[in-house]
Amino acid sequence: MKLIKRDTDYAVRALCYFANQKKRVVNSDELVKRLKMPRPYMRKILQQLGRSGMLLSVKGQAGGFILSRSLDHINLSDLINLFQGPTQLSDHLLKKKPCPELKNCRLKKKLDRIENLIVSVLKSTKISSLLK
Amino acid sequence: MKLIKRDTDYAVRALCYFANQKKRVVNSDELVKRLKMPRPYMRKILQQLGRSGMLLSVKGQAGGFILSRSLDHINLSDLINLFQGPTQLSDHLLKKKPCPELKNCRLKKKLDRIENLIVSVLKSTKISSLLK
DNA sequence: ACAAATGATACTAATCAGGTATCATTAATA
DNA sequence: TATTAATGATACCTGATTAGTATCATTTGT
Ligand code: FES
Ligand code: FES
Repeated sequence: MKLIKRDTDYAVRALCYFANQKKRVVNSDELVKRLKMPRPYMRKILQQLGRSGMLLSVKGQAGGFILSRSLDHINLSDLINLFQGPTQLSDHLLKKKPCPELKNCRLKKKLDRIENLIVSVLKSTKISSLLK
Repeated sequence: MKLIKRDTDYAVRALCYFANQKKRVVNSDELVKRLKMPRPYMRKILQQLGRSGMLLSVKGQAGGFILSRSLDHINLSDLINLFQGPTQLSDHLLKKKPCPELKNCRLKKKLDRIENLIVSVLKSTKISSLLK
């Protein structure tokens, strides 16, 4: 089972590329060529990073994207949340319905604690620490 | 995104039920009634637990399953491995092919370290600690 | 012999991941 | 100001994975 999906993975690599280009505006074509990713998919990812505020987009000819903040301020959990939704260790369902005892289920509570531990590992991993 | 799929989740609950029944042989009908899970699905899960050696199956009339070892000796990572395959933070692919620089990619190395951390959290969580 | 259990395995349905395609909008530039 | 080269928004498609079913053979207590 994968914890990080393709889009999150690509996003990490893209952000690292931006960081290495300093404040230069980089367009999606360049990224796609350098990182060898499928163009429309990468575009979608960049748009999401833009909407989320991690990238700043420059429209029109000669446009592209720039990092809008230091990678010190973005962590793995942020990206996972953006692309994969909130990390849930277990939803603890029964036949698609929430289990009736959910409120006071000790098992669920325990699993939630473990989940918090894992999320805190992901939160403490700044993207800047992944740079070359 | 869920880290624990339905089958793993059900398996945990089933194992806990067995543990509370001590050394009694419990059949799948009883489990299904108590835990309110879909019968054929639960049967499949029990069979997998049987094959893996965590449960001991008793065939024939009046048959069923018993725990074959203490829940102290089964951890969350074991179950995740059994039902969901090995935990991989990221496969770090490019268009379905392994990225050529994979061998000496610092990003991949970093992600692997984080993965080990998470797996060690899961490994250190004994199923016995999830009992009521 | 029969009933009541598991074993093995093939099949199906629903959901999600990964990606495409299209058209509108924006802005530099010739 | 018309063209061109970029992004914005969004709908669609396809394959893989998850979740669950169905069937039949085998084992064993009564
Ligand atoms: S088993 Fe029902 S909420 Fe945990
Ligand atoms: S980016 Fe290619 S192996 Fe990491």
